[in-house]
Amino acid sequence: MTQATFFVLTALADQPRHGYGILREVEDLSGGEVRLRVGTLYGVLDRLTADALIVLDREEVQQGRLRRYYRLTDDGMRALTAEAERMAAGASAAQRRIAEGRRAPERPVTPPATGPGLAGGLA
Amino acid sequence: MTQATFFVLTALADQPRHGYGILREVEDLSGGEVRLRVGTLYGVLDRLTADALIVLDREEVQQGRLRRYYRLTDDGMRALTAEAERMAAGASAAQRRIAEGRRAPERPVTPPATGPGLAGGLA
DNA sequence: GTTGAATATATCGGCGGACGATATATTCTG
DNA sequence: CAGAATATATCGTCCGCCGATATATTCAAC
Repeated sequence: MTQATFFVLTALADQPRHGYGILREVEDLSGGEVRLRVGTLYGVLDRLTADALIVLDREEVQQGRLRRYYRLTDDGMRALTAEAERMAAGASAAQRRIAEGRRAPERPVTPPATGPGLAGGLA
Repeated sequence: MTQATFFVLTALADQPRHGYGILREVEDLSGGEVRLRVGTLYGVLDRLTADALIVLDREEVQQGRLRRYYRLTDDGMRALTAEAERMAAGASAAQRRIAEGRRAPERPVTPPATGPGLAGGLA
């Protein structure tokens, strides 16, 4: 799942929203870091609809402007949940490894075999 | 940053590895879920090298087979750290919103205006 | 009263990145 | 001797993101 797709699903996770509302919501919940372009948005919306992860909830005409509201399906909610878990797992895996890498020169507790050959290196 | 790029950086976070080793390491640390194709790998490696997030650490000939080891640069470490933070933030934002959406019908503590219209629910 | 920003939709072409296929070479196992 | 595993590399295709562009309405400014 791409970043754009993930953020669109996230924006729809709590309530149905219309396209432009998703744009602002994504910008908001990412702390202003992620700004979806309209071209990206409607592509994502079409693909998610085709995959049945979202559906058209309703259409409203607010002050002469059409608002097309989309809503997560059960599949969409499941997909988002799974993706969030995968991301969390990936993030902590990375953070763990970063910590391990930094610790390397300390030679903590368990030497692999018995130290002597290591001097030669790549040999 | 793409998924493939993120996992390559993560695989290199604790120690230098060669291409094929990265392939197995990524599969390993993702619990078998992510399998990089060689076409993807070398593309990523070239791009990361061009961006100076990794460098060629050394070349070894092990049993007649060339091994080309790559290593994270300081920039690469910073980029990975930042990306991991962004992913963790994104994941918890999604999980928070999922919880909010699910909690909606419970009407917890603070009603927005005064509750009467809510009975309609999702209608 | 017209101009410009915000709101709201939609399409299209370019470009970059992931992937599948393919190729080469060595070592190990059967 | 054949096939799997190890290890490198390239190429074409397809898909997704982005920038540009278009249309239409409302509201604030001048």
